[in-house]
Amino acid sequence: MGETFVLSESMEDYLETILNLIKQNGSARVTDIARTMEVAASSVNESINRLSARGLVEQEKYGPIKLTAAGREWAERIDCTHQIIYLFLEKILGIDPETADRDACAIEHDLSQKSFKAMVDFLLANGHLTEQSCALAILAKKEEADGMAAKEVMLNDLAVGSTVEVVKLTSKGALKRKLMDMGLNRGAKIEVKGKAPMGDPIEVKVRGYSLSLRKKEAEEIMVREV
Amino acid sequence: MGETFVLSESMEDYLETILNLIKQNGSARVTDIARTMEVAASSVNESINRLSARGLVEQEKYGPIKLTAAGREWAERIDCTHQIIYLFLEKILGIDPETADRDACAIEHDLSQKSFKAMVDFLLANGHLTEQSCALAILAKKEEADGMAAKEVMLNDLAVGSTVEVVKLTSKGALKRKLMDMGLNRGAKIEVKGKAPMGDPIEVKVRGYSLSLRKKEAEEIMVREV
DNA sequence: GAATTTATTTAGGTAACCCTAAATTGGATT
DNA sequence: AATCCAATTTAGGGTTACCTAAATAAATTC
Repeated sequence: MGETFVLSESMEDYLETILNLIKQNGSARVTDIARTMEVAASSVNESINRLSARGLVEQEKYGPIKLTAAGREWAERIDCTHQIIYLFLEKILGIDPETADRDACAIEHDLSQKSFKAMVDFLLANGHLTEQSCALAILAKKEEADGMAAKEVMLNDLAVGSTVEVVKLTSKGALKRKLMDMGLNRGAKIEVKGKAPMGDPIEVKVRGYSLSLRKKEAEEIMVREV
Repeated sequence: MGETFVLSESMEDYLETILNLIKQNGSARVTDIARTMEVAASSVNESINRLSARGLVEQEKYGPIKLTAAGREWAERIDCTHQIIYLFLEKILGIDPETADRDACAIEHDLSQKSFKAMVDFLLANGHLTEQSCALAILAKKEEADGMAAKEVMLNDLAVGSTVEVVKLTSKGALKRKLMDMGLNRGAKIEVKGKAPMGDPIEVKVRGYSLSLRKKEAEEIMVREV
């Protein structure tokens, strides 16, 4: 296996961002990463090259960034640590969500395995984590459940009045960019307000805004009942 | 005056080491610092020059390093944070002393004031800190009092017309640098000139210059009324 | 007090991260 | 097919923070 022993905070942040983008949008492009992390695209490019040299990430020229198995594992570990710290701060110390998230972000790279486990135990003992297994397993289970719970359908297949949640955007390129810009990211709640006779266009409400989607666009949006 | 702004982790570590050496040996020399931090003497020299340029440290050529008032205050704040985290990890989470110290070292630079205070309260409530015996608690209280005097809020929460003072930048990396470059250092006076409908962007005046801040940026700036 | 050892500084590198500006490239539009 | 635009890469810089090696100053020892 890639005997990559240590990564800088920055590299870990990149991995984490990439993982989250893939989970949210199905892919992670240079520009997405740059926007999320608020750095220049050229900086992302450089960092991706470093991660790639370490075998944590793969990218064909001009293509999207993919995590290798090792990279994904690493990213998931960081993400899990993040979540546990977040929960600990919020549930045990009563810190507000925003601050808890910021602190989790800052600390996740440095916390020892021992302290991490102690936090998991503490959360378990106080009923804030309901499984007995380790936090990683809980998270894995949770994601599995998420995927199983409700069947995914295309937005244009819904009846008027449905309220759903975005699971994934299947489109690529400009269209996806456009949809993302409209706020149609993973987790966004959508209410179907109206449909024209042939199902084109579809009127929806997202985050308080009314949008009119072409059928072509709606087909690219995978959703599930909430 | 407190024309000291934000310091890198490394700089904070130097300050902390210097304070501890002075407490232990009565003085801090380049070599002592180099040994304690396990870096080359020339690296220490360089870092001392940077700290000196910031007015946190003083040194006559070939002489020992001394903390200025501002430097000592900063070092003591970090040290206090370190101790509280250490105690929290040891007493509450049951982490062994060595690991607790390592974690405290790593985390002390990043933990928010809120989480810090919550840890103090937690320790107090469980009898691991007594206000009279422990100087740490006093310091903690002092900071609490500071925080009470004028509540810290995010810049984007202010009404048009407010005049405030920067307390802290919560962002990291590029964004923080950008904000610093705009002159938004600790102590800088800011007047809120205008806000767009959704609070984005926000027009402010800093040191005579007009700036337009994105909401995202304004959220990273903690301020208090003056 | 001269020689030797130790401390400090200077000089010259390197690597990680970040930037802006200027090429490329690829997908969309026409 | 030619054009345009957005995304990506390359080129060229800058800062922080570390290093080794060599020069210089201070302290110690003989």
